Amino acid sequence: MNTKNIRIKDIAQLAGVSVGTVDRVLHNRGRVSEDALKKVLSVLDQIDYKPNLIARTLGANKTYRIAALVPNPDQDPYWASSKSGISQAEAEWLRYGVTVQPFFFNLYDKNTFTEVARRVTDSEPDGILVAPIFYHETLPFFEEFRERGIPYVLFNTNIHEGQPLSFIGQDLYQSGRLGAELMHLSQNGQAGILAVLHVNEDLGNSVHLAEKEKGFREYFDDKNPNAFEIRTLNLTSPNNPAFEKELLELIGNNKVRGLFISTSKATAIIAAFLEKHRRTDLKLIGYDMLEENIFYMKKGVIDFLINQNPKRQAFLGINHLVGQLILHKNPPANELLPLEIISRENLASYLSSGIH
Amino acid sequence: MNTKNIRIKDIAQLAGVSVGTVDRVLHNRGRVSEDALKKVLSVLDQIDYKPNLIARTLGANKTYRIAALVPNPDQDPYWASSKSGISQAEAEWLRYGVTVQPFFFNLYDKNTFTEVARRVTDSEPDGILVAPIFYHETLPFFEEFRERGIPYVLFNTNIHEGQPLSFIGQDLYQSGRLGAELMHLSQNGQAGILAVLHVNEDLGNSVHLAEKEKGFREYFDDKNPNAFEIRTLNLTSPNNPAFEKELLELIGNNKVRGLFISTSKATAIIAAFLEKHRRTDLKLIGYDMLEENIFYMKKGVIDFLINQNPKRQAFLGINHLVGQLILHKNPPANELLPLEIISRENLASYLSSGIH
DNA sequence: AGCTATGATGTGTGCGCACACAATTTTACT
DNA sequence: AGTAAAATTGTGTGCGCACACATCATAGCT
Repeated sequence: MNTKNIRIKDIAQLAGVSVGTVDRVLHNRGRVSEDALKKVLSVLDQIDYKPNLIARTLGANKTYRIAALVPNPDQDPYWASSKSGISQAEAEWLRYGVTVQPFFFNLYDKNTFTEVARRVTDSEPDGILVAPIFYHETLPFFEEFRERGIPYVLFNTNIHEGQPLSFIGQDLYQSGRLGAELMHLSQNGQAGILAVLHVNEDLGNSVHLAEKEKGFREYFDDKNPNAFEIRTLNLTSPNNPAFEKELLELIGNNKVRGLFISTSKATAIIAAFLEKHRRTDLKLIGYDMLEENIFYMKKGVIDFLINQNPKRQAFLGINHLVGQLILHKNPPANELLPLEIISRENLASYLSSGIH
Repeated sequence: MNTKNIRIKDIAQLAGVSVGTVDRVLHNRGRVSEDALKKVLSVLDQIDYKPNLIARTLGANKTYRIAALVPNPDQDPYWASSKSGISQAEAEWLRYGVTVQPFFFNLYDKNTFTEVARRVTDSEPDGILVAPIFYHETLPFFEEFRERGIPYVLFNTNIHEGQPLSFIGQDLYQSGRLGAELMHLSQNGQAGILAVLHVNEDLGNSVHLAEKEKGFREYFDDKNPNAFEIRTLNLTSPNNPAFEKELLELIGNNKVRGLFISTSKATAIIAAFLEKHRRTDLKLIGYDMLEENIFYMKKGVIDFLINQNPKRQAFLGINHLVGQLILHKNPPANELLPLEIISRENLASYLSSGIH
């Protein structure tokens, strides 16, 4: 029934030494005679010893501290969602002695990132989860993490030179293409102008949004090179008067048929704007099931949402770190989550199902 | 060290009894005075006791046998997918001493179900996962399971009178509505005839497909009562000459614009048929990411697939049983999975991501 | 030789739980 | 009241590992 697993005790017996000696060999903490070492190694060589992880964690009773280096959840509901995934993972692992300490940086201020990342390093955690939204600022820290031997996992934004234990996110280029497909489908075969909107983003330092736009554009290049004109609008913060002006100018053009919004928060902002100006005829495709976005989808302002699953991304990130720390299990180097399409008719089914 | 987890020992101390008594209460194996019971329960009521799974499985060294009563995977790739979810769950729990024994019945023969279900009961498993696709035949077995105190979980098809530990599936009415929404969207604003196709199904004994159809029809009733005519075709097996004849008659009508297929296997069959007759202009919406369906989607024959996630359904079913057996954790009575939309542009993202 | 550093090796304990069994109290009955 | 039986309650043990500590052997020194 149960394949009798080889225990340390068995190895000791086979080698003719005590469990203590085997233990010292296994963890190579020295203090073993050459003679004994040889005997134990030869046994280990012949059999495939797999330590019982259950027993190991029970006995160890060690606590692991994981640091989560993420944007301030109060600044953006997307990151609030992310945060809740972290909390959920922590709750799940708490009884195994895992704690997660969040370190928040300002989403709009690179300097706070550097400062907070410094604090993370100083806190000497056993593992780190990072949302590396500032490309240049993160690189030196990754190097430091590696030097210190602290495993780190990235999510949301990938940094290929980062060499993390694992990355969790989505294929952003394909995400843009998907947005384009949905937009195309919503156009009822008519041609016109489509706009890609970025709100309050420093496109220079955040490559990921450019990827989405590229996907969006290339879809139409592939399908229908001439029927649609794609415009990009790089909007400032909605507080800025230029924001409303530029937007009004855009939707004033009666050839404009649809808007593709590159982030979740911006989706809500644009939805509110369109409703205010009674332009729900324009097709609106954006990101994520934020409360506001759900509201506007139900109202018919938003046509499709692409779910980036921020909660799940963070959840999996913590899980992978815990798996590495406790079970010594290597997570996949790249975990790309499915690009989920949310429409009016399947919205409820997503809302009612949890994170699993 | 910071978060002191509550142990049985702690509960005993708080209640003023011994750990043995607490243990008896937790596993309600009686032999506890009313007085002691009350004390322990009141403590348990106040604190949230989460047993240490690690310690439990280490000590118990017990094995659990779960029986899976499911259709023969060789008869239908949908059920093969289901089976793979079962295997995956088993692999995950094997080291905790859980084994899953599959019992296959013939998808098209009620009698084999009864016979195999008999064998399941006789094998006296610790838990049972059932795909109850034959309504009338299953009911007496559920009663027997309950009498014997064996927990059982349903998936794919719900039987409300079944009183299972848990049901895992989807909202089929909403699934039909979603199919309708996608179909509507694909019609580019033009009117016409849309058909709902069932292939080789005994609709009398399988309520679930009628639910999908109802959803499909009601969507159009809500949206656009007059623009579309919805027809239903209840086809026999493709081997039957009537199959091709009826289908040819349908697509011969030049007002027919799209087909909605109620099952995954039928989706592949109809896709093959449409390709053969070069009618890929018709919009085709069906179910699930079977290999063939993926093939026809990439070719442009199938426009959308609604993912019922058979693998995940079975996976979760086993998980819930294990959770109940090992953790004594009650799963949700109804777990309705999201209705996932698969299109050409997000197909790859679903294929590359595993079951999680 | 007697003694101590020093290295090598073996033994013991706890982690939290489940379960067997021993100890104790209560009940039933003569 | 005395005793046996039954009901209740408490204690002990093992699961496999890691680590602390005790024991043992040997060499080096006075």
